[in-house]
Amino acid sequence: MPGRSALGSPLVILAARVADAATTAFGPDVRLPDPVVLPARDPRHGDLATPAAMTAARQLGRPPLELAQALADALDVADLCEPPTVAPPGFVNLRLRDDWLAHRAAHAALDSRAGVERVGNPRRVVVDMGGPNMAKEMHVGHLRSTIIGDALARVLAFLGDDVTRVNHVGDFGTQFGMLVAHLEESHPDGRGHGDGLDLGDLVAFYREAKVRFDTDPAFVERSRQRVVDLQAGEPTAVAAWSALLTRSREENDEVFALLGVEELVERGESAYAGYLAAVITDLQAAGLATEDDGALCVFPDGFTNKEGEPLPLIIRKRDGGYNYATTDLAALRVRVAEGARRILYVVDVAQSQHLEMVFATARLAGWVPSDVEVVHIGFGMVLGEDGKRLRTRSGETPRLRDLLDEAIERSRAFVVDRATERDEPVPDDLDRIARVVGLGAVKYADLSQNRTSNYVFSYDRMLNLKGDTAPYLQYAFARIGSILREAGWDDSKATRDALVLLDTPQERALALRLAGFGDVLDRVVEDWAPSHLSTHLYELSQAYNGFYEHCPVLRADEPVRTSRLLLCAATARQLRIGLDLLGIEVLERL
RNA sequence: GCGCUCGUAGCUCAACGGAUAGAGCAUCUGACUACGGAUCAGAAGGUUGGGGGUUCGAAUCCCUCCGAGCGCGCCA
Repeated sequence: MPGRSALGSPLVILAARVADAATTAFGPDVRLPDPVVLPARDPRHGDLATPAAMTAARQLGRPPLELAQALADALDVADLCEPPTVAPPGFVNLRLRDDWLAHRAAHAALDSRAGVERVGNPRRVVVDMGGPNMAKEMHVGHLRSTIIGDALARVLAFLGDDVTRVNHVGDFGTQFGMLVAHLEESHPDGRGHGDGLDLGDLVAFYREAKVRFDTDPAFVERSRQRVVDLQAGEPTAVAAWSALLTRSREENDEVFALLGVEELVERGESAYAGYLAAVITDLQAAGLATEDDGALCVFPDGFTNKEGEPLPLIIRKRDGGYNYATTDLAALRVRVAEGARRILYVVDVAQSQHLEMVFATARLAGWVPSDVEVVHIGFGMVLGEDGKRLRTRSGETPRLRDLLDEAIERSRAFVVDRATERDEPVPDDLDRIARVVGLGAVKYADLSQNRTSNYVFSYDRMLNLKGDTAPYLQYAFARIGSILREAGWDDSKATRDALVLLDTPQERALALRLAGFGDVLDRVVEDWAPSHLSTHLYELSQAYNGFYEHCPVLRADEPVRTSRLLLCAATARQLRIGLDLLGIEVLERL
């Protein structure tokens, strides 16, 4: 399927041209591969290639090479490609014309969106970035949902969609009864007026409550009662609960701010409390809910348990309480009703079966029309360097805040050491550099990895500052900035007839990378994989560094000098935009 | 037991059924009187866990075996 956004991008243009030519050369009934045009892996084969003739050969029972020649003959691409060539066993290879690439590069340098256009019809998108449990601190498990969700939200928004990031916090479950009861009994003065309540360490407070819950049956009973009260809206329970949330929110907001997540709407479980009863009664009315062992269940097709029996999605517990399935169903229903056309659940892959069952049930109930896309964006665990679940030395799940702080500290130490080694002063904005490099490294290490696999968290690797890391990209950006400053470059002064010359292989390779940006963004959305973008930015930086080594800019004579400055400006812009889409900042100087 | 994800260079990972399986780290060779060496140029490193199958073409799809992680009724 051709991309929808990158109107000026080679893959989109050429896919349409190849499809046209295939109709001429093969007839209208031949099914083509998807995608029909691919970037060539080996430069000797050109820039792009289509295997369409080989696919057609099987369907038509004719020799692939002959069909490839017919396809090449029918291809109308003279405006952007050299004449197509045919290669065994049946590829048609394409090489973009230098003047076309040069034109694209100049456009990329001068256009504020780096040459990428918006989609025609913005869709309303909800990105559910999971959500911390409001009774506990954010831990390493929240890192991936937050930054993957944020990156996808940024890309969709850049392509023109109307995106809402939702923080689906855990704020209404059973344990809040426990916390409310414990709060009331340990801080009787705070009861009913939550503001200004000092709970100290929230984690310690949670632990105290948990200990009582595990050892004191009377406390368990009071806790249960307080959940019921809370969910029924009893004022003193709500007040105590609200005080707890306020305290927790302060801490979480600091982490979200540190991670640069903006426009995050907190809409947790409690927000759907008013819809839970209707979820139950409507599923009952539709004949989808069955009572089993005292609990109310839905049995969507295709899910079985250990014994091979149908697996239930429990929507009302034996004690009459609702659970997360009920809440998730209500949330999905509300989101669709509010106009969401695409709903992304960025939740760890362990929840896969639960979410699939929720989605299936909502479809059965008719709450999700077929044109609304509901997708689970699962991700793997964060592992330590021993290959096991990441733990602190004392064996606990690391706090996200501590993890980020350590990355910042390590990059600060690097900057200081480097300055000392070179006998240079420590930069004035050391704090800012440390933060941008440290957080960028953490995010990039995560986002550049396959989303669905577990990944190994290693400060040493992500902060290595060489190779495929955020610092490498940030360094490339800073070096470009240095040249542009020296040249007194100003984007607004460059004129529309600015000319880019591609006289060396390095300049051409750079222009080719620049032209691929829109295609890459399409792939990010197609696969929900930010790693495609990180790969592109890395390859762009490599291409730039190759250019930097071989092509003097400031010492070149006109018109080469201006041409190379344009390539620098285009690269800088695309790096800045691309990294921003990954939620990573750049600095003019490092 | 069933389900999901996965197994690729010493390590960490890419590869949208396409051409000689690519990067980075680490290792080894080179390049600073240069626009920032946090760089670049190059070398070496592989039976893609094993075995079958489908295909013009398989790391990728199917079957099977081995191994790992995560799930699998009232926590969220």
